[in-house]
Amino acid sequence: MIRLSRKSDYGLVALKALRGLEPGDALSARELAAQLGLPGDMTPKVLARLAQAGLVESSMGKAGGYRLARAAGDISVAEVVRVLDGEPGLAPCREGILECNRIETCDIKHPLDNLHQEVMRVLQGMSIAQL
Amino acid sequence: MIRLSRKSDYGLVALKALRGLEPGDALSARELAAQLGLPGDMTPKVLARLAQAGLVESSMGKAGGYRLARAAGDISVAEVVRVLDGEPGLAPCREGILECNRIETCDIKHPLDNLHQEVMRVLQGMSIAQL
DNA sequence: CCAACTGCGACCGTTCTAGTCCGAGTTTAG
DNA sequence: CTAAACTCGGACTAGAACGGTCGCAGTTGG
Ligand code: SF4
Ligand code: SF4
Repeated sequence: MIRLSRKSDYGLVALKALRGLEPGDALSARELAAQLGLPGDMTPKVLARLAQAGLVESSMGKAGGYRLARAAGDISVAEVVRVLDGEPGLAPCREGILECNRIETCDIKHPLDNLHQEVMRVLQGMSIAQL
Repeated sequence: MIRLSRKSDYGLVALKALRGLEPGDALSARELAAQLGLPGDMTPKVLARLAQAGLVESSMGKAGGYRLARAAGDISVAEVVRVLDGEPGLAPCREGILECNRIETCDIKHPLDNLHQEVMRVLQGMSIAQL
């Protein structure tokens, strides 16, 4: 349960690889995948999503690729996870999708939310720079 | 991803219900399920596993049931989660089961382990008593 | 003996995840 | 202008994890 998805994991690896890069330069997803040993067709997806969220910048075209949109120290693990896995909350009854007949009288949800905030604070405390 | 399984959730609810109980008294799983609105056949399983791990005591036989084995303040959320979900670690490559071709040269595993420890410390900080 | 429990494992349907594939749009090089 | 090397987005499939149910054996108290 308390485990990163593969996507988040790969995202972190990719971001780390991206962080030592001349400004203006870019790395293609394919290149990254080969260099990091990630599944070839997974990397573009992850990167695209990160680009969508504004964590990395992308340039299209022949010599295109990705580069960090911000300083490595400004991108927290929490943010990456939120983008790639979503942030549903610690309790199973997330976003009202997962139903629970206890949801009306539940006395456990609030404490769990508090815990969740603390956990996120921990994840927020670590940035790509110090991976 | 950063989400409790249903099992852990139910476990916490059950433990909370169990905590205000006369010493020597016991609550049957069925009774708990009815009282808490949990799926009927799920509760015995969760309780049994908690008993196995020594978090609750069980008494068999006709007037049997479960009661806390320790003070509510001595049972942490982390422990419950570990018993019911296992504690694989934050990184996907858990227990050597999930393979990853990067595992030899991975420079991200250690930082993730550190993060994981911090997260567990947070979960350790909350007990059943203060759910 | 009988009734009410725990304990344990097998079982199945559903959901989530990992990974692959393909078509469309974009930019640069020649 | 054309072709190559990219990104982008969605659709799709196989597999694993999860939630929940069932049934039976063992135990205890009346
Ligand atoms: S028991 Fe409470 S916390 Fe758990 S899923 Fe139901 S409402 Fe949410
Ligand atoms: S990339 Fe590193 S942390 Fe992630 S699964 Fe592979 S070895 Fe583990």
